[in-house]
Amino acid sequence: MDAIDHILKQWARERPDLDTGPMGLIGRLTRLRAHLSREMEKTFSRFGLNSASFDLLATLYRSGEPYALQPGMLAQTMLITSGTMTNRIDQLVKTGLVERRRSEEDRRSVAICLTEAGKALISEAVEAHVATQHTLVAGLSEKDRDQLTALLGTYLAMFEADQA
Amino acid sequence: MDAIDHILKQWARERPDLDTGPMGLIGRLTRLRAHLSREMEKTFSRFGLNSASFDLLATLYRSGEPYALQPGMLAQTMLITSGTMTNRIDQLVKTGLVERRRSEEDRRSVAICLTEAGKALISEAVEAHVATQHTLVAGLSEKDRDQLTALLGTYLAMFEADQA
DNA sequence: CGAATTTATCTTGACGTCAAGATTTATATA
DNA sequence: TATATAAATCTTGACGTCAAGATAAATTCG
Repeated sequence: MDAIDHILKQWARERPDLDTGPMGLIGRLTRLRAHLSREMEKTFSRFGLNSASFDLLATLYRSGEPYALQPGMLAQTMLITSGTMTNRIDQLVKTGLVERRRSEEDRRSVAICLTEAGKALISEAVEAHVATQHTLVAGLSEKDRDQLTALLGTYLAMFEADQA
Repeated sequence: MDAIDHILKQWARERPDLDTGPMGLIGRLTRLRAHLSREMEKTFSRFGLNSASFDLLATLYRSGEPYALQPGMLAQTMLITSGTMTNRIDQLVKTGLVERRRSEEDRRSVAICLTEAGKALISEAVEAHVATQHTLVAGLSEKDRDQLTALLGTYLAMFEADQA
């Protein structure tokens, strides 16, 4: 019995005409994400980061040498606006974890690069983050975990075709 | 092939020591929620609402007569802080969709009540929202939908025991 | 009864995000 | 070549959220 069960019961009483099947799915997904995010933020804050700054550093890190990507490309893969991206970069530049390098070929363009400090920090933070994620799924059986991952993949693919 | 597949491949190349199984699950869930929320916000904005104000009005509405609950109770069920709750209420009071009624028995306490206008609006908005949710899950087979809902329920229950 | 604690709500200040638009540079078209 | 269009990034102002603390009323208990 979770909070969504309670909500669906209320709807059934007040508005029995509504088919709340989809709400059961989407509601649980939304609420689960809130719980998971809250826990993961704790790990990030141990490294002086939040999910936004962690995500940016991690994206640069996993892109491999030379650990440099453009703001526009980053914003697109992170599903955020360009203004938000500028702000995120500003914060990380202030703390010395990334730096901006203007491009020579296209002078509109900028490369965001991990500094040595940034690389060292994110390398550690990622390990802690992966450990946290392990504990967060530990309550599920391996079978449930695999099934859930597969179903979420099927669903997500409907919103994100061809992002290979 | 979704965006998470791409991310996991990068991690496998850069940090093959990390077990990213849980990341596949949590990453897809997080990203899916972002897509779903973005779509649902469109419906809310048609009624001059956002997900926050919709959620508050809907919570009052589905609680049934007399469509009145206390801020603290609302904040708890919505997983938000009391300060955020105050702000949300302020907005809805300004637009005349809810009103504050001080309690007679406990003068620290306030009841947040749907106005007639608020009830009329949320009644309509809920119908549109349910319709949107239907289209958002329409791509999944009924079997997948049921399985996914059940698995999310199992998982969510680990964070929300005994909220009947 | 009276002091300490708890409860319910609101206030403040900082922060992250977005939409819309500004700026600068590159590219396409006539 | 000149003009228009497109692309990449940044700026601005508004908004929602949170953490921490303030305020006020109720409750506990010595």
